Amino acid sequence: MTHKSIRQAAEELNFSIHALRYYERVGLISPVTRGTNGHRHYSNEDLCWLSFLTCLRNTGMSISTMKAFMDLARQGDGTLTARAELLTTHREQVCAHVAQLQAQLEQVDTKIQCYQQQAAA
Amino acid sequence: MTHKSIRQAAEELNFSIHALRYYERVGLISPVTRGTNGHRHYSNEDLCWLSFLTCLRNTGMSISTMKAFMDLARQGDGTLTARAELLTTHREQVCAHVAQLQAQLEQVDTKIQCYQQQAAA
DNA sequence: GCTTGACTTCGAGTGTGCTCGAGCTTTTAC
DNA sequence: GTAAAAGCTCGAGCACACTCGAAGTCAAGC
Repeated sequence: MTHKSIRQAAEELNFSIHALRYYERVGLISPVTRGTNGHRHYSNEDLCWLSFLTCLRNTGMSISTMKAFMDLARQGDGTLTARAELLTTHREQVCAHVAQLQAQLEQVDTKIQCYQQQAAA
Repeated sequence: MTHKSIRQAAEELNFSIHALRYYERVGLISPVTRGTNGHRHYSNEDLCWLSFLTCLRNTGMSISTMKAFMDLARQGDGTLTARAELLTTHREQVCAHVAQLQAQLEQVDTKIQCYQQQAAA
């Protein structure tokens, strides 16, 4: 099988079918090819791209930034540096976020210990 | 000064004034004391609590879970263990989230390098 | 030829977490 | 005594990222 139905793609990516169509509608993925009946056919390339988008999404990138990234990608190889920069900026934001999470995790830990000690007393 | 106006509290906590009133409205903080004119007075205790809530919110706890936590706290010392458990559960979720972020960061890094190499070629 | 099932489009609806504005009161400063 | 500043309540509105449902098409199986 060289391509997949929307259902298969959704299962593989852990997306809803609605979300897949939504991503296409808002331009996060270029229109996928269609069968003669108008049904979408997802190629491996489509799945790869969506999988990377998922990664960006999970790390907190907004739809509009992903859209900007997609628009760069669509413009071809001239935007490779720009794309690297966009991802680097994102990378730094994610790093900062992780650092913040770890700092706050310590506060939570402190509170947990506090409660445990009080409960034991 | 033994208490603070809503404006001062908002500045100190990096909250909006609206958000402070919202938190009280939905029961994330017990009704703060009021001056004779009906204005809110935030005590240090209030600020401490809000500051910890901020920590929970920043680590991704939902308002409704924070509400549950608040409800336990309001019931007194009998709920110390329950509170510790709630926080422990949250802690694990945050840890899992951090791990996921770090894994996905690697994918982003790979992509960045990919782009940089292609741009250099 | 009719049902079933997977797909299509389109526009409206949802949940979360605030955010805002209208209309009012009170205190302070001139 | 009046104007400005700060606060109040209440309900509506907003941004985000989907999510859903109605109404229709198309191909396959009986």
